[in-house]
Amino acid sequence: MTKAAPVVRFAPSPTGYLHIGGARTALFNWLYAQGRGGKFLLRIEDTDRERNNPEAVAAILDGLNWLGLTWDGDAVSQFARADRHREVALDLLRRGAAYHCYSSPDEINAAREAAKAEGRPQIFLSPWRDREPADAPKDIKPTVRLKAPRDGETTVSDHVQGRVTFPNKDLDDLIILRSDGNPTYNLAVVVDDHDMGVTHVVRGVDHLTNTARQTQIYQGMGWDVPEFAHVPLIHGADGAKLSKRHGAQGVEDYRSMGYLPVALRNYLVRLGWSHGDDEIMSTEQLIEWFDIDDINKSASRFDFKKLDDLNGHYIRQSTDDELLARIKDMLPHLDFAALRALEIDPKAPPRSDVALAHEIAALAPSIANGSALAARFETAGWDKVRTAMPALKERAKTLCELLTGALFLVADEPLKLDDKASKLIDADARTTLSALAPRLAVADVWTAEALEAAVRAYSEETGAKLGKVAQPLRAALTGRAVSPPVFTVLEVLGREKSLERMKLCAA
RNA sequence: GCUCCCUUCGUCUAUCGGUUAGGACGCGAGAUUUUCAUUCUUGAAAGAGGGGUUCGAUUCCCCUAGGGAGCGCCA
Repeated sequence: MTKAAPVVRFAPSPTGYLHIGGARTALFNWLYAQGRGGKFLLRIEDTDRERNNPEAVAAILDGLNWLGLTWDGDAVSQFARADRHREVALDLLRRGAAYHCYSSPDEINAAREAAKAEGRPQIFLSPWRDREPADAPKDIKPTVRLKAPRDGETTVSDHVQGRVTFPNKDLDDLIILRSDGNPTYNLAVVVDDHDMGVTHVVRGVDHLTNTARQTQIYQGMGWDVPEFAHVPLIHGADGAKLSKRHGAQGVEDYRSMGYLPVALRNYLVRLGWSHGDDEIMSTEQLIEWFDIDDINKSASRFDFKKLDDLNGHYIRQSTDDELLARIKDMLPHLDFAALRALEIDPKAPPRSDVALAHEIAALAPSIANGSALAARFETAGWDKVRTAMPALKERAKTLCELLTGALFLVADEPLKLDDKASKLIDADARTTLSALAPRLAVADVWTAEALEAAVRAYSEETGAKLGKVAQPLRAALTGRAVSPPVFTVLEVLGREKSLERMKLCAA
């Protein structure tokens, strides 16, 4: 007998960006569904109307699409289903599984404060749970509370956490309908998951206690409880919960920094899950191997160095055309002035998009944003970037580093040399450049091979070490002491620009 | 404070009670090299502490310590 295909869902609230932790949760859900021929649904938890706005929702859909996590059907708006949620609340009331509560927020807060002061659990026991409806004040709009069991315990059977048991006395009667008649999150989630036919709820552990309470709603309605998998949280490098202080929180930040979706997926899936010693896994392998039963319980720290390594690997694996397409795709998202203005914690890892922005300020200050940079490359010729790509991609961890490496192609002249490059251009170097320029100028063909032969011939004739010739040349051509191989630089820069930059430095 | 969860190299992790505790990132050394990188070789690096159970515990149980999450008419 085969198990029915699972239905999972990702249910973010519209915060304005797809949180990196949420992205991993979505990835786990997606992989689980993909591996079992199931469905991956998307629901936007937008019942809080103050927070709800279309752009915030769009940002999340955008992030998921970029990561390649496609969902089945249309995204469901939780808010749009409020009538159905109210209907269930009323049903619960009729069944005697819920009751009207006339306690005011002030009363509730006071009771909580008192409990805190006395060191008791901060739960609120409504006095209206057992009172006659006839006693109800006419002038107060009540909330509807779930009549949760007071005795015994509620157990959550979880694929990650195991069996977790909560004493019912520690779970208060949660409000399912606000006094304004609107449903609350916990009710909405249960009703939606039930109505959408969700079989497996895979979400962050921060929802574990909610699950206990939600279980009571399922029980109140006589509905089947779905399977659960509460995945551990992702922390920053310092072990604290990921926050703004850590820098990048949303997946769009990772896109901006030049990470590849495939690399980010490979990195994220290894946080809390593994398959033996495997590190680099194809999407097909992940789909085949992933299982919620293999997820670990402990939280993990985000490590940019490892992400960088994976991204570098996938960049090297990518074809030159793919990388070109990725670059063109990401450029419109970059605003260099904004990146330069970004305040980043000195302890946070450096961002390659910010580094690129600063490099641009040094080499081509007239370029303001990604579109302007794209236009420059367009003028210089994307084919040149393509030609340089094999050399570029083997020394880049991110697409931004790829761009930084290609920047010499569009730098403003005269080139501003950085400190290390300046030091390379001493009197000897000037002599070398003046002597070398005419010999390159007469090269039959302007290719890396021909130019290398010419430079090697020069160094042999003069007895100068190749490095003594190549380094000043590199500095003159790129303004930097490190770059792709100089002969490649010469080739893609072209005869005219190369000779001009050599001349400017030799002078 | 109350409830629940976690704890193997710096980090991510492997280990179905018996291993020289493995891999990856990072770090160190070396080789290749026009710089940087790539690639290859190689080194250092871990079972939080204390009790049990057992012939034998990283693995099972308890306690302590440390960390995390939750405790809204937010989601």
